[in-house]
Amino acid sequence: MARLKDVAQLAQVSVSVASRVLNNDEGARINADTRKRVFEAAEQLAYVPDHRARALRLARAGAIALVVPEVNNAIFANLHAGVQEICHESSTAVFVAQLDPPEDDSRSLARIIGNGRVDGVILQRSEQYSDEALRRAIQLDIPVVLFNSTLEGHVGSVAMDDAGSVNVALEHLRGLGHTDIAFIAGAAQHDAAARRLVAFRELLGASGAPVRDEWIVPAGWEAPAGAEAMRSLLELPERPTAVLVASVNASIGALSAALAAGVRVPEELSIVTIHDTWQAEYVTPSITTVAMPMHAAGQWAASMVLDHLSGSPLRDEVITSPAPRLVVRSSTSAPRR
Amino acid sequence: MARLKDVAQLAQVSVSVASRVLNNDEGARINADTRKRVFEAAEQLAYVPDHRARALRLARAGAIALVVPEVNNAIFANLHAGVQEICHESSTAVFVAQLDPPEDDSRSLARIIGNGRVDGVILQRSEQYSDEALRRAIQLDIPVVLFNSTLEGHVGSVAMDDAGSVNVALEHLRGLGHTDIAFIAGAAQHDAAARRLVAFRELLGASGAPVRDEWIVPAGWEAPAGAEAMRSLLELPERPTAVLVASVNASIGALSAALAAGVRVPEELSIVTIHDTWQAEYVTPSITTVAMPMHAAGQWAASMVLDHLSGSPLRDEVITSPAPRLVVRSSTSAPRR
DNA sequence: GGGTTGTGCACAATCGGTTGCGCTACTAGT
DNA sequence: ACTAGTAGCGCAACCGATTGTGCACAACCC
Repeated sequence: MARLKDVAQLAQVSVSVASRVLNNDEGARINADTRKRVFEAAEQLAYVPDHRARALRLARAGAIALVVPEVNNAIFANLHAGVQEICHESSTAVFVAQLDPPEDDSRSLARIIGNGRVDGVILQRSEQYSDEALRRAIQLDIPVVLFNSTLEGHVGSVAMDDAGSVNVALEHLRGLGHTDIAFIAGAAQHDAAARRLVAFRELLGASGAPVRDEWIVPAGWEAPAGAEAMRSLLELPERPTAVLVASVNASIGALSAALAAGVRVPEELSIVTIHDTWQAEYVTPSITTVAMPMHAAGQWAASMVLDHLSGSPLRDEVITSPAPRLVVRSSTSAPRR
Repeated sequence: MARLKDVAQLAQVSVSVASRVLNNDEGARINADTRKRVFEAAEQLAYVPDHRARALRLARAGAIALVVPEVNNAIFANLHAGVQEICHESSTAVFVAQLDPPEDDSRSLARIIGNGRVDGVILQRSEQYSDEALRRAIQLDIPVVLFNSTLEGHVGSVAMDDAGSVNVALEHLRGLGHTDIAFIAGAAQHDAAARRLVAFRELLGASGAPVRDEWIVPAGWEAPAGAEAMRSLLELPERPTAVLVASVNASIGALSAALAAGVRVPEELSIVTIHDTWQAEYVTPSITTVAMPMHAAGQWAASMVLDHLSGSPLRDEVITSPAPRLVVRSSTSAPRR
C-alpha cells in the first residue's frame, strides 16, 4: 500500500507539500504545477491515507459506534439507515457493536469501543442494564447519545414520542368502537416501556374507558414474551375486545398465541402495536401498527454526535416529527358485540 | 484520558518499561517490584491503551469488519454471534458495516473499511453484486473471506451445505408422501441460490419425482419476492402439493400469499424452507424449516481471518458439521389426495 | 542597490505507543 | 583485584500522517 512518502517521492516534493495538496490546504501557497504533479502521483499509486496515522495525529477516528443490545432487533435496521445516512455526508464510518449483558467489569463498553477507535457513541439501551450499570458503562471521554431512553444526570439522548404513539393507537381503537382495551407492556425496567405504560393509563382513562389492572400485562420486547402475555390475558374471566402491544415483535408473538388459542383476530380480538416492520405485514392477519420515525431518530442521534464534535452541546431530544403514523392492516376491526 | 507516559511517570519508570510490563513482554527482564508499581499505576489511572497509536505501530488494527448487504437480514444475527464469539477470544473487535449496492466507484469497500481500520473482512455477498463488481470491490490488501458465496479466482470463503439442506427438506416432503414439489428459488445471480437450485433439480429427479420447469420460480431472499413467486405459482393450471422455498424470509411471504389466496396450509399445500429464525415459529401456521449452522459458519469465517493474520493460508470451506437439521412445525403434512 | 514583501517549498516536532539496543551497576568467577 | 556476565532499566528510532515555522530566492519598491 502506497504511503504519502511514496506519493511525495514520485511527485518530487516533500511529504509536507504532498499532505497539504491532498488535503486542499487553503492557506498553503503551492505552485499549480506542483499541485498537479502530486495529484497525479496519488492517482497513479492509488493512494489512500492511513486511518491509523491520521486518527493518531488528528485525535479523530472518523468513525462512530452504534451500540445495540441485539443486532437482529426489528427497529434496528431503520435506525441504522438513518445514522448511516448522516454519517456518510461527513465521511464518517459507522460501526455496529453489540453490547452484551453487563459483566462484572464495569469497563465493558470501553473495551468494545477501545480508546480512540471511535469519536462518539449512539447507544440503544438494553433491558438488562440498570441505571447504575449503564451509568458505569458510559463513563467514556467521548460523547454518548442514548437512543430511546434517558438516564438521570446524563445529557445526550434521542427518544421517541411514546405518548404520541400510544395515543395514535388508542384513537384508532376508539374510532372503531373499542372501550375494553388491554395493554401488553414492555420490560418494566426499560424507561421507554415505562413511558408507554404511563401514557396508556392516562390516555385510556381520559377517554372514559375502564383502566383495568388485570388487563395490563408486563412482558418484554420479543415474541416469546408477547405470546406468554397473551396466554395469561386469555385466561382471564373477562376478555378485552382489543389489545395494544407495546412493541411489534411482541405483538407477533401475541397474535400467534391468540390464534393458537382459537381466538379469531380481529373478529374477537383486535391487535395493534407500536413500530412497523415487514414482519407485521406478512403475518396473517397482517398487524395494524403505529409506524415510528426510526429513520429520523437515527438521523437526529447521528447529527447530535457529529455536531457535538464540532462544538455544539449535547441535548435531550424527543422526536415528534414526523409524527407516529397509523398503518391500518387486518388485525383491527370494530368489536363484535 | 491517561496515556502511557502518565502511567510511567506515576510508577517512576520510563515509558518503555511501562509498555513492556503492560504487554507482559516475556523477554524483558523487569524487577517484580517495578512490575507491581506499573500495574498499580495503570489501575489507578484507569489506563486504556490508545488504539490509534497501537494500530499504527503494530500495523494491526485489532478489529475485523463483517460486511453485509442488509443488517436486518434474518440469518445475520446468528452469523454475527459466531463471529463475535471467536473474535472475543483474541480481543479483536468486530465492526458491522453495510455495503450498499455497487457504486460507480470501484473503491467503495475500501472507503468503508478505510485503510488500516480493520485487519480483515468477512463479506456476505449481496444479490446485486456481479462477479465483476465484487471482484473489484474486494481489491484490498487485507484478507477477505466470502460468506456463503464463492468467487472464481478468489480463495477464502465459507459456504453452507446447500445441497445437504435441500436434501433434508426433500427427504421430509418425500417421507410425508409428496411427489409434486415446487421450488421458489433465490436470486438467480447469487451462487448459493444457484447451488440450491441445482441440488433441487438433481435430488428431486433422482428420487423419481417429476421435475417441472413451471414449478421452479425464481424469486429473491425477501418476503415480497416470495409472495410474488407464490402468486404466480398458484395461477398455474396444475398445482404442486408442496413447495420448497429457498430462504426463510421468502417463505414467510410465500405463506402469506398462499393464505391470502385462500389456500389452506398445510392441508392443500405444504411449505418448507431453508434457514430457521424466530419468525418462522411465530407465523401461523408455523413454518417447517431446515436450520443451518450459521453460528458455526460465523465461527469458521472468523477463525479463518484471524488465523490468516497469524500466517495460515486462506481456504474455501463448506460447513457440513453440524449438519442441516430439520425443524418440523405446522406448515407441512401429508398431501391430500 | 538596499530593503521589503511574497512565493514556494522543506525541516522537524508531534500524536501515543513499541522495541532494538546500549548503558550502568551489581554479582560472580578466578 | 580484575574481568565477564547478567539483571534492570532508559534512549531513541519508528509507524504515517499533519502543521508551525524557517529558509532561499525572486520580484518589487523607492
